[in-house]
Amino acid sequence: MLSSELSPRDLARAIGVSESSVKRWADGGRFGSRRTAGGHRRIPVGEAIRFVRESGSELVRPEVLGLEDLGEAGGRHVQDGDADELYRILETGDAARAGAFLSGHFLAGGGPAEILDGPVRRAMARLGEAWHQDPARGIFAEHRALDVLLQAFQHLRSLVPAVPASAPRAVGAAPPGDPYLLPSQSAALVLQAEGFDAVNLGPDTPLPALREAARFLDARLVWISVSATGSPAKLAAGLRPWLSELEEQGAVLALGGTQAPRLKLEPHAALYRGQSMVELAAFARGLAAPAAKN
Amino acid sequence: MLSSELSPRDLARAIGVSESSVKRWADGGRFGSRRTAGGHRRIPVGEAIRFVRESGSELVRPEVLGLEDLGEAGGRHVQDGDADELYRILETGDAARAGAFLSGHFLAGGGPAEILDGPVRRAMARLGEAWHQDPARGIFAEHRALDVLLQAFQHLRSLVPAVPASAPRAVGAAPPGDPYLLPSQSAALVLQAEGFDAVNLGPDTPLPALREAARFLDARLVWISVSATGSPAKLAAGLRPWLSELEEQGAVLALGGTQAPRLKLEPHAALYRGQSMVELAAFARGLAAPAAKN
DNA sequence: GAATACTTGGCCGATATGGACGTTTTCCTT
DNA sequence: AAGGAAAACGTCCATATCGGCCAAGTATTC
Repeated sequence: MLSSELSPRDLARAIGVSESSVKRWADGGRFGSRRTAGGHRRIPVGEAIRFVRESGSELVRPEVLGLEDLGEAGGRHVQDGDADELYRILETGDAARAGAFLSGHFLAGGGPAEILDGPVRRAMARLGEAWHQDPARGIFAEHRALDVLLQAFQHLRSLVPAVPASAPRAVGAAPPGDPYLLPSQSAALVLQAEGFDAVNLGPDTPLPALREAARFLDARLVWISVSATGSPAKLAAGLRPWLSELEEQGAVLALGGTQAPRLKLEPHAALYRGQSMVELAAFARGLAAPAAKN
Repeated sequence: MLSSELSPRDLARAIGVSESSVKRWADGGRFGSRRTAGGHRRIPVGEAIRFVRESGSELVRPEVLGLEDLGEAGGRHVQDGDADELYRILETGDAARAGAFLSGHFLAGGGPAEILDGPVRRAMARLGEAWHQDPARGIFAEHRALDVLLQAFQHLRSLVPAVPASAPRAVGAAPPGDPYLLPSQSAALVLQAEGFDAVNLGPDTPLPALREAARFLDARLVWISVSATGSPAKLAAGLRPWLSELEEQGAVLALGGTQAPRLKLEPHAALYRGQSMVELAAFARGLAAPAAKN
């Protein structure tokens, strides 16, 4: 991977041009290149860097040239070590890199759910631990990381293909007393990637408001992400009578979040419980497959 | 295709002029451009946006710049009636149009501050009033509008030119107990537009964390947006001893938000109080103009 | 009002770019 | 060591862009 030579494709991707152009430029002597025994072009990194500087090429993916630790985003799927990398990016508060990291993984074929369950979740967990050593510093880092991630999310959201007007609708939020933005935002992102028109009502949303939204928007799927709740029993009591109504509407409630298990809810045809974004994505895919009730 | 540079034809189509003119302007230095190895012109999107704003060009086909259809709002400065239009957009939850609304006004040359103080503030105020008639419906509409606006903000943020690494730093947040995202986010946007490297720590941020951030990042400007506070006196007490430290560091505190007047703070050399984004923008501009203290 | 300077948009043959294709090489896994 | 997927080869071609030139339109000056 960390070779001192590049293939035409590597350089092409690094500077955002076509492979054809790189080959033509190499043959025309715009930068030095050698051939393997089989005739494949190999471009020394030094030559590539010189060329980039002289031509002022825009660096779409600098990491290929090893110029910047901008993220092995072009690599395969999500791997261990990615969480460390994202952690470092978030620690420095570099919004551009964070966006590149997420977008890179997404464009490499990883679904948003895998990225969220993996690097994002682990990096945020690690940031949360920093509290204990130095509270002020830890909270600072965590808040900044949150803002940066929020920006990166929106960027990612724009990459996910827009859904058609006929797309099934999904509505969700975090329950009353839950101030966390990211989980509900994540769910919206995942569901949009699965072809839903996802409407996120955000943190601290009263159940009646969510219920009204689900009815008004004729939602097929309602998600609730519980990261904090003052009263699990009260929340459960609020949800219980809603489930039958959802079932009549041909809708389902997807319940998740770290604190969701504390809700003692009986199994119900219109209730799904999951503990990861991958599960939510899978459930959404299943839901969209068969014909709707009406 | 997924590039941050435009060909002359791209820009020509976007602003509805001939290719010849774009080429001539590029060669005349009206906006920055570079050449490919083969001699083709490439125009950075940032340059294109700057040119559009400064020249007052009308964006005929914004989609070329990666923007949605700007709709009615395209290419105008802020006017009366815009708040009504934004209100309607937010009411329907159309994120794409909301982004287009903000971006359109920005590209027409309006600063973010004017847009935020005008249409955005009024539209959100009107949404807030809807509570009284039908609480569930009103809260639903407000929460959705917030999420939509958040997305639009991020889009706008990407249009504001990136600040150089040497840019003066600004750090800010909403104080403890204040869960509102938008005001602090707005301040970050405005300050970035004024050339600051703005770091937003978001809602509900403890003062020690903000203080640590200001020190660590060597901030020139610290903003605090107070939209809600359980205890104004406590907040004021927390800020008071900080002011002298800020003064020593050559930094200032900009205090704003609807609840800010409730803080009884004595005048201080390192304290600025404002009640609008336009004021914040003006103050920031003044701050950046003269040489720094050290 | 007329002459002049300047801008604009369109045209041209020549060159550059990016994608498609079937074939060959490389690289990774078994 | 063998097999197979992925990547790179060379070639071709449609389209885009180049630079230069000119005619028409617009603003400025006298």
